[in-house]
Amino acid sequence: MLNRVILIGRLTRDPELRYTPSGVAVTQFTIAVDRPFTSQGGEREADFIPVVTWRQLAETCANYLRKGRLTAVEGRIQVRNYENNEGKRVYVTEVIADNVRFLESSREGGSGNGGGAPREEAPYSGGGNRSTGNNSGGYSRGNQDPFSDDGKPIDISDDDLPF
Amino acid sequence: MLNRVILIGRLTRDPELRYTPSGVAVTQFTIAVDRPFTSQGGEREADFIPVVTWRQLAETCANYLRKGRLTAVEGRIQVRNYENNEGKRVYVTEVIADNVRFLESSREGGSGNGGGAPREEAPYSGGGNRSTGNNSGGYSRGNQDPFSDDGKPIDISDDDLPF
Amino acid sequence: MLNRVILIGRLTRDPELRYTPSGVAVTQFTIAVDRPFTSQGGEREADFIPVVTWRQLAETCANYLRKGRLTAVEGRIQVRNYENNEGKRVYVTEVIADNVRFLESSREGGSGNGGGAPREEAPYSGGGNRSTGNNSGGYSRGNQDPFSDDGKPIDISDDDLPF
Amino acid sequence: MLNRVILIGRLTRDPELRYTPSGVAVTQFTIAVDRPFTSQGGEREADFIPVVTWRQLAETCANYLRKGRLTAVEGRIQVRNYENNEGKRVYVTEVIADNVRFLESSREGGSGNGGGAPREEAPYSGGGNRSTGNNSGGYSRGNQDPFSDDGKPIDISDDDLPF
DNA sequence: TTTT
DNA sequence: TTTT
Repeated sequence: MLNRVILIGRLTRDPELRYTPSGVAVTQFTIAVDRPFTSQGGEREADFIPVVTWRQLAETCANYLRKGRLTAVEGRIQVRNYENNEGKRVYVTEVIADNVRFLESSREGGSGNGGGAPREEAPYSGGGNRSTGNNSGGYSRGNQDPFSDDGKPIDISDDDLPF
Repeated sequence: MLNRVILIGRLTRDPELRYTPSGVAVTQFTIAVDRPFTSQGGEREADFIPVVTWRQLAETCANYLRKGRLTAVEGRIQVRNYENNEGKRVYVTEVIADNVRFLESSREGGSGNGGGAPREEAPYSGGGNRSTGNNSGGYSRGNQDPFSDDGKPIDISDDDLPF
Repeated sequence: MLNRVILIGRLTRDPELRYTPSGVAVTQFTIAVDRPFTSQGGEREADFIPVVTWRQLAETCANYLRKGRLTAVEGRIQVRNYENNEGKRVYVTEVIADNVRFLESSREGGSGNGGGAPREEAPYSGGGNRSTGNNSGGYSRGNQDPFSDDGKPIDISDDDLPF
Repeated sequence: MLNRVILIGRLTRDPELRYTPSGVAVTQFTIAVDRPFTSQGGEREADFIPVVTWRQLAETCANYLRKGRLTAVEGRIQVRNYENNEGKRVYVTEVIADNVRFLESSREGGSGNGGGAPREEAPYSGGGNRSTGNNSGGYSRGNQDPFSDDGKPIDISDDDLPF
């Protein structure tokens, strides 16, 4: 009935821009948010939270965000689930963002990632997302996960868009 | 660096109260939060979001919350991970709540679950949590999951407490 | 750069619906939000926070909200200022809401205000708003306050709309 | 019943640290938060939102925040009121912060305010707050306003502390 | 495994 | 001017 999340943290990698078959942009990235306390061993800990953006916001994020950049994200928690190739139901929790603020310009900060001007075309960043196995699924219930296991966009229609 | 979540929804079941070996109370429940739009098929959808509370708040939740009750939850997103018994890393996302508001008193609303006065002793609710297999783990990195696979509290020290 | 507010409380009066000259609906109400602690004298205290909604949401609020109803409000803080008739600058802080949830249906709760079905036409609720003096102003800087001192809508154009 | 605010913006001045008679630290500053749209004239607009912090957080803010610094603030809206010297009731809305994040270190950004290392002793910054007249009041109802009209801390007890 |  |  009400579902609001606000996060401030740093990108763990460059964002990944894809397109649905009908041409809608969708970008995924993970932000590391430091916890407000240290573990019993005295180490700083962080939560690594997956974020998804759609449409215009997806393209802006792909153009301006880079690994290590401090970023504010506003959105809602979404929990989707799919059956994996072993017939087991897998739950995936993501933040569907509707507002992203770039708290560091390309000039400053960051994690030594050269960086500089925004890239005009977000190049394909290759495989390596969190899921495993050769299945895909994940959309049996109208949810949004643009990422198949081989790193190619999977089949989603515009009707899957969250707003 | 900043991690804030606010949810309003309904409990999908009665909450489960457990205690850590050192006697700290911890309560888990899931709230169903209706999405602000319907799916392409016109059906209402919801996200089912797991919530964890600790200490005094855990006991208050166990005493006053019941299945179906409208509830506001404030907290932070926590992502923990553990290796399951097949050697695969499993990610679990929960909201660690520090503020819970009961938006329906025991008198009104609810889902016809008898209910009424708060129970004085939260009875043990037994098995059936989300994890599978006979392992346990989940705490290799100082994270908080009080629930083992056989429904018994697992070994956590007070140092695991989030605040 | 980011400005987000979430409140849960009760209406102190029925909401007031007005229209701008160009016909845009705008509704104002105040919600009382209990503080999480008591004063030194042991009394419960509350903050009384003015809320403004626009367009479709304004009409829905006017139709379904009533004095005493428990309500969740999501929006942003807006601070506008104007020069009053004594030449003094007055600051007004309001929450401009973009999401309002009715946590009590007309059936239950409420403050014994008869109530029941939503009114089809929100009747004119007359004077008595917060400002004083016979001036009006308040819009010298493109801000939104639809309420003049004599209880009549003042001159705002569609361009004043916040979204 | 629930009252949560999250803001990201820049300080309009250096923060002002004061102490209550019993020695509790309290710091006030204003942050400018750009609106998500431009006015009809195409100008960027901002809301100027007063923030109050207490105790340890007050001292940290006084030591590390400076004019122009990008800052995240988490807290609750508080509306207090007092009778001014003309016998008129004045309403003051502030954000009582319980979490402040410094999004720019002393090295980078800022508004050319020399700056650098945190000051060890927050010097008295003198008069010039928003209130006017020679009265004071403002605390008849157990509210927290550490600022009297002549810029000196006024009489508040520890009991006025919000948490 | 899901709530109204 | 304030709600339960």
